Amino acid sequence: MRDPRPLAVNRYRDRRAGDLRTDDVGATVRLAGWVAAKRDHGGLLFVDLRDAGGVAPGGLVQLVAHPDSPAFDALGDLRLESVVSVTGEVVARAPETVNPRLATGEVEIAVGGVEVLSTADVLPFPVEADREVGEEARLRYRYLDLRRGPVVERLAKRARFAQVVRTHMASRGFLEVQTPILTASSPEGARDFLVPSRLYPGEFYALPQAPQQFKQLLMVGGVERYFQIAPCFRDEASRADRSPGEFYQIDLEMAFATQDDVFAEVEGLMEVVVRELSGKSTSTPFPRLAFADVVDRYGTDKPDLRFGLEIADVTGTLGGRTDLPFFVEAPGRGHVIRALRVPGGATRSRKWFDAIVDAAKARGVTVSYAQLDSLDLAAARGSLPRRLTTDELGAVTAAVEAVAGDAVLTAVGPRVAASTALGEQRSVLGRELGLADPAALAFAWVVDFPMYERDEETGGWAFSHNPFSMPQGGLEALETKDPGEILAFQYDLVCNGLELSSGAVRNHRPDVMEAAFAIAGYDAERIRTSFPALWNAFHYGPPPHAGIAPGFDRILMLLEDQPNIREVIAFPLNQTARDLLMGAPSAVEPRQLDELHLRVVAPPS
RNA sequence: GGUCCUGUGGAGCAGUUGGAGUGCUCGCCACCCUGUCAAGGUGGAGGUCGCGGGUUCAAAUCCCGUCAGGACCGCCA
Repeated sequence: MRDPRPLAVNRYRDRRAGDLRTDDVGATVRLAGWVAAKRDHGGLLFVDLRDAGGVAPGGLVQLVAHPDSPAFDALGDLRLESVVSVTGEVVARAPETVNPRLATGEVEIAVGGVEVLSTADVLPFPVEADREVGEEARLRYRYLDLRRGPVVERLAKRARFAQVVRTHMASRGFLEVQTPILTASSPEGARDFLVPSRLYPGEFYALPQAPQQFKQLLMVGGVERYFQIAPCFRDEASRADRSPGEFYQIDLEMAFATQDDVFAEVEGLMEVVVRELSGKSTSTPFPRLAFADVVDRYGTDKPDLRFGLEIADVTGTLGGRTDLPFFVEAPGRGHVIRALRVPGGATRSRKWFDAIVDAAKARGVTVSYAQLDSLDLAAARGSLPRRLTTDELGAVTAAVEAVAGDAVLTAVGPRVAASTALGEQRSVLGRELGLADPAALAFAWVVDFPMYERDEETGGWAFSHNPFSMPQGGLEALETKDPGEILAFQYDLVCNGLELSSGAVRNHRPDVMEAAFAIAGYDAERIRTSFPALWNAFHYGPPPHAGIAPGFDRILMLLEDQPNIREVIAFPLNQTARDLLMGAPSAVEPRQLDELHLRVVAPPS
């Protein structure tokens, strides 16, 4: 397959290295590229020439130089990754010297002339795709890492992804709007990146954490369907699936839309994306799971649904039925008893179970375990058989469908904590035992998030997620229900244990907003000063609207099976938010600080 | 803010119970080599075992601190 991209024919080259085939034999060609490998036989020199088509496999051609060629010494003296332009004749290789692993393997270039365009120092690491290199070196020399190929292939996928999104969203009538990068700081949510104003001493712009308010203002403005592959900036700590600093979301918002309308749009988009960009499969509609159920059954709000191994509730089975106060009192204290099967767990070590017990204890959950070497429950080992009768142990093993050779974990504690303790083990077991089908994409909607949760510090009610979400039941629910019972029209899209997206039906009514914020301890004046644009706009006929913002980088990570988000970003910051390549962040000239009316106060050492 | 893992010539690693800077693959330099394709052969250079302190007759190895990289908790409305 020849490279379809246009090629500028000029003094550097008239063909691409990877395009040459047997029907080019006899042609005189000029090629330009990097010295990817050199094999010097003394009386014969081979050079693999790689050009920009060569970051994808097959973009190499072998040059051969004989001692009588003026190129022999010039090429022989070059270090790997130097850049040359060569002229030569395309010649057919003898049958026994054909290289079937190379697309150009049936030909080679008998080099006549060479022009050295630039030279390379000794490389900090080998520029070869399948050689292990530490990530720190890769990021510090990202340009060399790019030459190795795989990252550029992922960037190509990223570009196609963006194109598929734009084409699809446009076809669905969404208007792509670019919202400001320099905007106002917002007191809620993540930490802002601030940009000092030179013209207004002491005042700051902020980089947007998301275009949340702008897209809602677009709805008020009559743009009924908006989308944008939007840069978002948050000054928060990173994770493997979360870039520090900046990332992109496929931000979208729809007027006169319900939760179901948003789901249908996103399912349609994801279907196209999966079909166009991955060899994986998925089916729509995605299952919808209530937040409370998901936490109970999987011990997390972003479950990997590619495998079962659900957490069972045995509160009714054990609570009050044994002599041990530990289990008797659990339901009375509002605690639950959960159980998880550990496939093959009979052979795990005491140490393995102890680590789980200790970790759970730290969050106020008591974990016990039973190892079932056989079907004889009386012979089961561990802390659980000591606390239960054989019948009770049988009820627990039946609830999780454990078989001989398995182990069972139970967790006693507050509802979310007990489930989470087992949910972490469920994830670990899924990974360790390879329970998840690597070719599957198990999308699901998690719905019915609680609107409020207790603030651990103040003891008051706080928004558990997005304060702009519409509470289910509207004003009446806010006025009559216990805040802890109120659900929001708030939803997450999850897939294979990753949270891909968060969205909501927005609260577009000032009266409902006022009531919703009042529960969290904010008065109308506070809303007006914190979100003046939205508050004002909502007094001039806002349409009901709903939206969502799937994470662009994170979806790409999923499609590309990458364990780390930096692998799908051209120039990522590292875990500690440093740019090892550019050296950012960095100190600036005193003159710049003066202009910005800033003075740096050194932190206490 | 916290927990854990890692740090050994340029790259990737190994280094046992504390016993000489020991080893492997690649790269680098020199030489040999006319059919290799991660060429091969011979020889050579290259190290403050991240850094500082401690324990010990003796530390890459054990302890404390610190720096750097990574995973996680908190955090991310």
